[in-house]
Amino acid sequence: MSKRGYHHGNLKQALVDAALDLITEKGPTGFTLSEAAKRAGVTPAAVYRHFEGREDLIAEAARQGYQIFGELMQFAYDNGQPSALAAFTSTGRAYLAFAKKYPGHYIAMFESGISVNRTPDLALLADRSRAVLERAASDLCAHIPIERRPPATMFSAHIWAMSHGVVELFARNSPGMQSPFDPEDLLESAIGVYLRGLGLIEMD
Amino acid sequence: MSKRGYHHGNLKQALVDAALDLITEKGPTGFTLSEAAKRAGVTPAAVYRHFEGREDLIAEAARQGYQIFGELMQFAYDNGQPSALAAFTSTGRAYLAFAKKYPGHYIAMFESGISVNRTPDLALLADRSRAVLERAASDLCAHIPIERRPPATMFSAHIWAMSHGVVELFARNSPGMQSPFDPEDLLESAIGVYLRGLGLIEMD
DNA sequence: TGTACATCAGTGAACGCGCGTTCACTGATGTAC
DNA sequence: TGTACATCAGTGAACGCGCGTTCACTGATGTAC
Repeated sequence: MSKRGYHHGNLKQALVDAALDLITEKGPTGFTLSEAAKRAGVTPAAVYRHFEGREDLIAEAARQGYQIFGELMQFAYDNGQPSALAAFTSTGRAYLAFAKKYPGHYIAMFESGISVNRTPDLALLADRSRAVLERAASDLCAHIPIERRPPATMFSAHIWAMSHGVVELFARNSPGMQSPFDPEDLLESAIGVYLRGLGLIEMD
Repeated sequence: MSKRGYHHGNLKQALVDAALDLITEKGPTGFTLSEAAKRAGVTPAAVYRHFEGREDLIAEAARQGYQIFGELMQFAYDNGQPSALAAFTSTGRAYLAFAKKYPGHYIAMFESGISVNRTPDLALLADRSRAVLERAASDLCAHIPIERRPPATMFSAHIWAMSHGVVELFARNSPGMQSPFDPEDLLESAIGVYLRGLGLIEMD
């Protein structure tokens, strides 16, 4: 695959990977174009053959993140079908799993400050992944008597906020904020309580 | 108060305020010691009369944030007493209110990457504010039959995560992630559902 | 198969910039007598 | 009240650094004939 001569062979992806590693290690602040180039074994100037600049490189990392994220969410959703409940909880777990397995992507997506509307491509992918969770929420809503059924988008926003909060506060080694619970349990139990509150699972 | 001569009079606080403004405007990344000094009308070198350096200045901003935060939370808690439920929901609202009213402090506290264990002073204040929420949760727990009562720390962690998630995703003008709901409603309704799930308020 | 040439994907030197930090300094303030 | 002196809180020049970006270049690759 890698020719390893004067021509790199796959520099573009190598740069994205280096960027992801750097972001994972040092946060979005710590990432510099120059160091990403160095890690890929290349001069900083070479980056400009593949990206417009620093921002563009981060945006590509985020794009790939949304791609993977969307696929994982979709897979989890499909996997829980035909049970609306199983599909939903599976999707919730996928959220956390993604954040843990792809921290660089996660940070590029949610903490780097790049806007999801930077390119239509990015916006589309972001929307697609959000749609999966919304779909799962919507399916579940159908099981709630219509007179006290919440809007699916609100339901979905609640879960997204919950998941994001758990990731930020407890899944990353946040500034001294670790709790005695592990993130999976925390999210699982929170969602459990929430679903009970909607009358979607039994009060035991 | 401000003498406005060669001697500033209240430079230390002026620097903190400038830092907070900068952080609010440009995020923790955008903050530079030099620009904070400039805004305070002073040479960068003057900063070193009052702080050990850049990090130390951010830490002081965070410290003041935790101070205010703790007081607001405590006030909200007291205000809801003697009803455990009122105290709790009041505390939850105070969280969001703080994030909106003091965005610079909030960012310095939770997004700047400075550790809460940087100084004992900071750790104490952070712990104190966390204790308020935990106390509110604990009070409420007492109303739950013991056999299905969750640990108060977990309960509290759920609410903290929820609140933080709402702030990060929907209260700040996050990268294109705005929802059709406003943050207050979102948090209020989420907590409502959650409390129903715990059997703390009636299923209507 | 061999040669000429176009295109591609890198190099390396240079740039201007703002950063955090240091240093010797000096003007302003407070205090002792 | 006035003077001498210590201390405090700033200045301004300088530093070394790494950054993002540009540019003319060149080595490697692909293609036409």
